[in-house]
Amino acid sequence: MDESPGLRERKKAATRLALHDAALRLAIDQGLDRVTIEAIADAANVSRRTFSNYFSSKEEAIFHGDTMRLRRMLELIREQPTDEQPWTVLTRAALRLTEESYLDADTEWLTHRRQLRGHPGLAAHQVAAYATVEREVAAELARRLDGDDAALRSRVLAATFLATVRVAVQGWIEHPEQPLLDAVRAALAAAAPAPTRPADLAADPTP
Amino acid sequence: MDESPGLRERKKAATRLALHDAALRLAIDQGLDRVTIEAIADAANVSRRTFSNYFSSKEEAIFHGDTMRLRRMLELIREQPTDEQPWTVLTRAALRLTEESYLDADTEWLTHRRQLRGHPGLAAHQVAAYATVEREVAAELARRLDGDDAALRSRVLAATFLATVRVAVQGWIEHPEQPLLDAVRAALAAAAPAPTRPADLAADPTP
DNA sequence: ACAAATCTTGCCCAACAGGCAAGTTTGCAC
DNA sequence: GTGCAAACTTGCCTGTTGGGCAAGATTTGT
Repeated sequence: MDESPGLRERKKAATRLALHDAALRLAIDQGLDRVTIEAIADAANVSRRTFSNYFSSKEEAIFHGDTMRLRRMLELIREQPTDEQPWTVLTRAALRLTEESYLDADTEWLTHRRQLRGHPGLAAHQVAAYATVEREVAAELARRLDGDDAALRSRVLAATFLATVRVAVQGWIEHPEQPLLDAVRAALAAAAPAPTRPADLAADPTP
Repeated sequence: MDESPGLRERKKAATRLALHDAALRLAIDQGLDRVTIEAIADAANVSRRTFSNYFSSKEEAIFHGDTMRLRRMLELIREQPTDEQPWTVLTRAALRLTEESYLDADTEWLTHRRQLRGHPGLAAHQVAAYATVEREVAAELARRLDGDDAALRSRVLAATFLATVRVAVQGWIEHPEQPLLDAVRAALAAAAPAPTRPADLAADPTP
């Protein structure tokens, strides 16, 4: 396993998390654009300049939680056996992540997220967070595929998979009556690609 | 058809395009972050303040072309017959768009795009452009689906479709030896969802 | 032709990104 | 433990940016 990360790294993670929490909390009860970076830094007991050393914008700080979860999902994908169907691998990783990271999501967190949603331009930064890991997921998938179109297929799989997870989570945030686990399962089932069948109906672009 | 848009609208479209072109050109041969909004506005013969009336950032100006093409694709989707399989509809719209909007892409434009790629944070704004139309595509699909999970499925379809098109275009920009039309066709075929089959292998999360 | 709606521009200011250098903290070898 | 190197924090500073506001120009509908 990896060694204990050392004091320095732990402190960095702590301030990063403190900034994230402060940003989230302040944005929730004042509205994102009425919160200055300085206020966030103050709430986390660091200087404004230090905030910039960690995040390049308020939005990045806000979505740091998502970023961490997505990194975790990448780990979970890497842990999966390499002799499985790619979509099965991805589905299991997503469900695992949901179990270990989202089930403890309290109602409070949900209402928070629902208040954040709606702010224009925030969704853009969320998809950006997903796009960041997309390359890495694709790289991991490429290691598991072969065939001449492996490069394309791995990138398509990574992109569609992450897009689907995003849709499932976003949908659940707005309609939390159904458990997230079921939402993720249903979404991934709906998006499961058909087993590779070279020329099918999509190959006819006429009318 | 719709009336001629009127002088005012035509002028607005013209300046918007001028700003877009200027932004693209300047960003290409100076590097995006060495170009100020003021320089772009100057090159388009408007004031810096007017730039802000049209775009809220350099990046938005840069991707205005993509935005226009995506809007056009939405139109193409709406024009498709309503009694077709959703993925067929989307595939045809994407191929049509490719034919009418990308085939005239000269080598110059390609090298330009390839130089822009690589700049960190630009990819984020590109996915944001795609995310903007995602809701509208989902809405159009929802009109064509029924069943209790139509809402979820339309959002999943829209998200995976746009993600796939994005991957195809990005891949083509870096490896233009294969025609874009083929890249799009191949990517969409690889991502085509399996015909709805409620409980399949994905329903078993145990390792 | 005239009034209403809309666009452009200049002016302004608070917020922001990020380079730089001095001071502080942590890691590591001895 | 002592000491040195690497890494981190902070304050300071400058150029850039977003967007409110109001005066003047342009387009539109009648």
